[in-house]
Amino acid sequence: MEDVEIRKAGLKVTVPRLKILEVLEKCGDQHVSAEDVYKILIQQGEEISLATIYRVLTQFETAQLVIRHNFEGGFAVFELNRGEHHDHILCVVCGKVVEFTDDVIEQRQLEIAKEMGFEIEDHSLVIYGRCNNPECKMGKA
Amino acid sequence: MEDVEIRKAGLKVTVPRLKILEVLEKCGDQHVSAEDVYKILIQQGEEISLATIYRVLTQFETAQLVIRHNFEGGFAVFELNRGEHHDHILCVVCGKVVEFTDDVIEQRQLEIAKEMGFEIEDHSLVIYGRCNNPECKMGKA
DNA sequence: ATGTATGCAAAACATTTGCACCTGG
DNA sequence: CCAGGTGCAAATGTTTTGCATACAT
Repeated sequence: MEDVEIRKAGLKVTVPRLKILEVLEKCGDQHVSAEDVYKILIQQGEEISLATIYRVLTQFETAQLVIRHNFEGGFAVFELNRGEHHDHILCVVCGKVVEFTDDVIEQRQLEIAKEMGFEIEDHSLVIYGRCNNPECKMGKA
Repeated sequence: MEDVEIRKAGLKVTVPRLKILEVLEKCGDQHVSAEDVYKILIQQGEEISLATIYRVLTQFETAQLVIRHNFEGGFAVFELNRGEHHDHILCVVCGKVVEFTDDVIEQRQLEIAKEMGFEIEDHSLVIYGRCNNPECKMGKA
């Protein structure tokens, strides 16, 4: 079923690519790093190299199949591109990520860009905070 | 004059720290990487090591003297913290950065966080686009 | 068959750290 | 004088790459 997505991207349908897509699908909203994908697959007994994961994720990004985020932390995380754009709010304590979109904000961004003489290509809004998990509400930074 | 800022941060006033602050001040709105600061100082004939720049920038960040951004590109950039929060709109072609704030957006973020059960600590909004420089308007991605 | 993909190991970056020496207060 | 700061070089962590082998079409 996901063979189509890969072929549409002009890539050969291979086991590593299918497995990586599977992991991303299973992870849903959760954002995973290349290392995460690697660990998950190794744990499942798959044979794959980290280099392949990086290569494939980059190809998927180019094909708009996945989105790469550079949140804080010095490493990139990926999520499946499910079509509609969304922003993120994430918990600085437990790392939980929630997606959202807001028409008011989207609209204002267009206006601001126009005022500044910019033509928007993309944007990234990340809100950092503490989620309502009791531990996170009070825990250390 | 900037001695005060450094002392307030509980740090000794040293030549490297003063020079780094100077560079950040001179750069104004422009965001610089650790490497940028290093190159600028070396070019000015200063003797300083990259390690010191990383150490000092991190200390300045802790002291809220500078702000660290993780835009796309795998490396961090820094800017002087001039007190008032602001967001960024940056040109994907020439790299120009313009700062802005928008009350409507700020307000909506608070509401969204509340809806999601989050207590906001910080947020980062970056709009990527092409600025009104003719080359950027049409140039390649 | 043949152009791509993959694995491995090495390289390339950005950033951090251990340690001996230097310096500001 | 002495805690703290700095330079250097080596270590780290993430991501990329060269090359020989393996695979999809």
